[in-house]
Amino acid sequence: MARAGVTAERLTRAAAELADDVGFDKVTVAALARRFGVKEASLYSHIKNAHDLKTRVALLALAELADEVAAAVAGRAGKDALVAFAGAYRGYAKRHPGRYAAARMELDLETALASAGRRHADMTRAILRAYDLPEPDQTDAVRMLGSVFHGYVSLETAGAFQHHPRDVEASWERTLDALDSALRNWPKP
Amino acid sequence: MARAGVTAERLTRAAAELADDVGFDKVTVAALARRFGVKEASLYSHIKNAHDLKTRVALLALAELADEVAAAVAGRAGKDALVAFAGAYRGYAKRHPGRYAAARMELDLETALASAGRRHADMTRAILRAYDLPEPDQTDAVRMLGSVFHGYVSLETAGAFQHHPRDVEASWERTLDALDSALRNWPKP
DNA sequence: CTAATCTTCCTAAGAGGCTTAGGCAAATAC
DNA sequence: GTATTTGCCTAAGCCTCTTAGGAAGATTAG
Repeated sequence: MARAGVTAERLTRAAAELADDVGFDKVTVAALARRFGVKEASLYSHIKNAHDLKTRVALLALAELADEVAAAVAGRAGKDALVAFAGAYRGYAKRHPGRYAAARMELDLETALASAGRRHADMTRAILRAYDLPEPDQTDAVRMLGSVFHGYVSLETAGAFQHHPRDVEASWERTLDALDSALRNWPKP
Repeated sequence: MARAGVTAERLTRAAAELADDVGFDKVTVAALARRFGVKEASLYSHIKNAHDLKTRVALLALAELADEVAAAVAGRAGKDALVAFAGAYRGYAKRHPGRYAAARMELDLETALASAGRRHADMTRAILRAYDLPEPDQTDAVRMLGSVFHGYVSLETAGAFQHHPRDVEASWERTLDALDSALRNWPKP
């Protein structure tokens, strides 16, 4: 029988596209097999199981997101860097909702450590350099920024901001202004 | 055959408990039927389908969460109210991770409007009263607060803060300090 | 009280999804 | 050119969701 040229990489990329098309939760071994024109069982030569497949998509998304954010913040500092980071983050999530959902998947500790998750934290720290926060305040600020970015994007994606006419883009900009202000006036304990 | 006394309410409550026990994504018609000692098909007299069941859990969680938050902020204002709100919100999410995941489920517009989602936005607005923000800044602040609360709880639940020794509770308190500061010094456009 | 009418639960059955076992053929190694 | 590895297949089992149709308990009307 002629071979279809399936590889783990191609499966992962196709799964990522599928996720963006129809939602991460609808990424299924069966759907992927159909897309490649092979039987479901054949995929198990390349991936361990369905969870493994999803994890691969998550790692792909984390790496892509880290790349885009890194490119966006390069050569910027302070509020400039903050805005660039936030814009790249939110832009990726909007362009790739399925991949973004994958990136937010719960990874086991080992996988998470080996992933680009570390790069994300490092880049957030880099942004904070200009605000000159000592530890542990810097870590607290990293957590706060991550929370706002992820929270805003999640709520926006879930449609939580649709019930009010205020422009979502404008709220986002003002939120970044407020974050910048909070970082410049970081409270003493 | 003796009747098991299944009702939509009892199913919903049991599903909520199941969600907290084993995760919202593992709430399944089959598991619920087992818990009630009836056949799966029997549940379809009470719920429309699996999605309907999950929606009911989401609405239950939203209502419970709104109740707890309302009780916590009653009689408080300013930073006091902010801390109480945030504490109630995060406390509920930690005590009821499955219900909380349900509350974050994507609801169709109609369901969302009929749900306690509105109460949440209203209470957030109530907290902001003491900070005296004009519109549309108030809406922007509502969105920012919602993002931080949801984002922090989501990342914490997903284990994203486990890779650093800094106490998660302490970061949370400092984040609230920073939010209070951001609200008091809300930037002019 | 009885009969008609829900309502709840059942059996049966089909559609998908996930996964393993075992086999044949294509590609690669020696 | 043979031997081994790799990629894909068939077959089969398990789980979940859902619908259809039927029987027995519960409720209501007369």
